[in-house]
Amino acid sequence: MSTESLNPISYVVLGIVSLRGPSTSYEMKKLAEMSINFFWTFPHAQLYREPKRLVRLGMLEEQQQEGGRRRRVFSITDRGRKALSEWLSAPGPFDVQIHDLALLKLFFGRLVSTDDLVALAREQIEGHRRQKESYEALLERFEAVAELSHQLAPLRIGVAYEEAYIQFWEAVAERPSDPTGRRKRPTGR
Amino acid sequence: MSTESLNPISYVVLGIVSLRGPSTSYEMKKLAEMSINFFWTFPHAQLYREPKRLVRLGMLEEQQQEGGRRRRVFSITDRGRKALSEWLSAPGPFDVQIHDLALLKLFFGRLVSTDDLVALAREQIEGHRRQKESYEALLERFEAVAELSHQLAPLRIGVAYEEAYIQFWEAVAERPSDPTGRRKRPTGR
DNA sequence: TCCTCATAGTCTCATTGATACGGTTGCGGA
DNA sequence: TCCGCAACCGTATCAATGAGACTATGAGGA
Repeated sequence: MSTESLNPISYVVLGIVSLRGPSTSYEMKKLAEMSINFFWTFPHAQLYREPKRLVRLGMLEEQQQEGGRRRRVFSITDRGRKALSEWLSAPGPFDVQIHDLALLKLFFGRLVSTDDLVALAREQIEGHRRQKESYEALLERFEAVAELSHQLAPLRIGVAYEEAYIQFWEAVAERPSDPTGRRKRPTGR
Repeated sequence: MSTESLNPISYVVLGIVSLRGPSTSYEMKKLAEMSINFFWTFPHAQLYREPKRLVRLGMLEEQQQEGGRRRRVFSITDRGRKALSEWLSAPGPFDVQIHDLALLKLFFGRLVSTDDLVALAREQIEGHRRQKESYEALLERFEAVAELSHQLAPLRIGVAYEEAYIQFWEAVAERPSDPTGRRKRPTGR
């Protein structure tokens, strides 16, 4: 009756509050934008809707600040902590979902001109490069802080797959008509 | 008035019909499951809802089969072809969205036991390995077919990032308490 | 004739996505 | 002291979506 209705956003909220301590939605949002959103996207309004729900479910407590903006500060309850840690320990179904419009376009590549494909590839190279750089910047900035070790870990894989993406799109840019890339040297295992 | 209301699913449908020729929703579904869904997920019901809309918009035409199940077969119109090719050629915003619950759990790794992290990592390794193998199987099966070159391309990057993921989770499994992996030998460029 | 399995398609409803909008606060300038 | 403006911060809205249970159809076997 309590556990069943928790979804990923619930755990995002519980997790953030658990890591940071009592937090406002806006604080959660700022944290999410520079970390969680890289591998788990959602509209920021969720961080205003969900905490209210969690209060109803007894997972969070809310205190309204006295002066100023009368912000709502949420803190986690024992019940919330329990739900979070159960979820964290439970085996989840394996499922990584990706939404990449550029790959969709490439998939339909037979229907477009070579030039368009090259342009697409260049855009993607640019984008992935920027993305990679932003991950690296964050890593550099925080790698000294030992407690952040787990928070930073996703950035590592981020860098790795941005690199894979860049290589991939470079190959497409080079041989747009046969992007499957039957390369001279095999990819190698 | 016509173009504005098209969304990614619209292009999935238009693209499939354009590639395959006249198709039923079920045929689209089968194709999507073994290709498009790897990098663009959506519930299969979309492939029944969306074609109807596209008919209303004049992008598809529908013929009902005479006998048997009276399936609806959709074919693309000139207008649909035009909309599709415009979209394919237009520069899109750069945005790749990922939803990976396992990374979310890892992000909150400070809150869980080392054992749990190792278990998580092992699950992920398993899953990504299977995923990688299924991509490779498809590649092998179809790589001889030249016209499929573009359709197969996304599988290439698929294999590459599954490999990156596997390596990543292996590192986590080895040093769960410091998954940022300040390795002996740097990842190397 | 009936059963069963794979195929094929529909339905529904709470939840979400996307984003525009509305207040608040603090700061610089006059 | 007051104004105006730009960042902050939070809310509201509503069609679209997600998820998956449910229904229907047909072919082949017993």
